Amino acid sequence: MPKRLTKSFFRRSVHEVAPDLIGATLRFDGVGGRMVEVEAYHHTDPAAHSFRGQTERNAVMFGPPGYAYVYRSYGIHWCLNFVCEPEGSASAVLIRALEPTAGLSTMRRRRGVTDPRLLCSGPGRLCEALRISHRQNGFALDEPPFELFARSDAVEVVAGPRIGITKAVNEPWRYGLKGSRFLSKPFKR
DNA sequence: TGCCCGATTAACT
DNA sequence: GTTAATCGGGCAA
Repeated sequence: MPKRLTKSFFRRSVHEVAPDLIGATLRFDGVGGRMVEVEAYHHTDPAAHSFRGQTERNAVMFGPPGYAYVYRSYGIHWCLNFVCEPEGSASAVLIRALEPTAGLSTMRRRRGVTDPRLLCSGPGRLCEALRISHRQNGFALDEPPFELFARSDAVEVVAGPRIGITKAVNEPWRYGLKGSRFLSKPFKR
């Protein structure tokens, strides 16, 4: 049985935590899969929500590591982040894609599609598949209904520029599982 | 108060 | 390839 991720896992910089999440498992209420794509947002990064300081929306980012920060994207979708160290600095990792492994039929019903590649390949898609919304903002990642498990096998992690941002566009802070068919977009080789 | 725009997605052409 | 959907945050006035 893989090791559970506890809050200590997140007491590191996003630039260490983000690549370590590739291949790890995320489940919410038993539904989820293997994380194959994430992005790091450091508090010194102009693209981070926390860059301009604390607001009502991003308050969780300014709290302790090991909690979920969920925000509304484009007024339509939800996006899930894991808050990291150092506490109070407001850095987090955006979870962008899963390889679905648990609760596939539930995901298909919620998403309205059957292709497994379309269930969790994108930050908004995976939140719909796992039914994560603003209600989960501030939830602890090491307590139910969240379940996180460390990867149990060696993986090859690739890095590249982040997606959908207009600031710090060239920083290679998007991480993915090499060769995965479940990425939201391929990595340039 | 008003305006612009975004860590997206699906449905177009 | 382009664009509508949809709404709160952030900032100018």
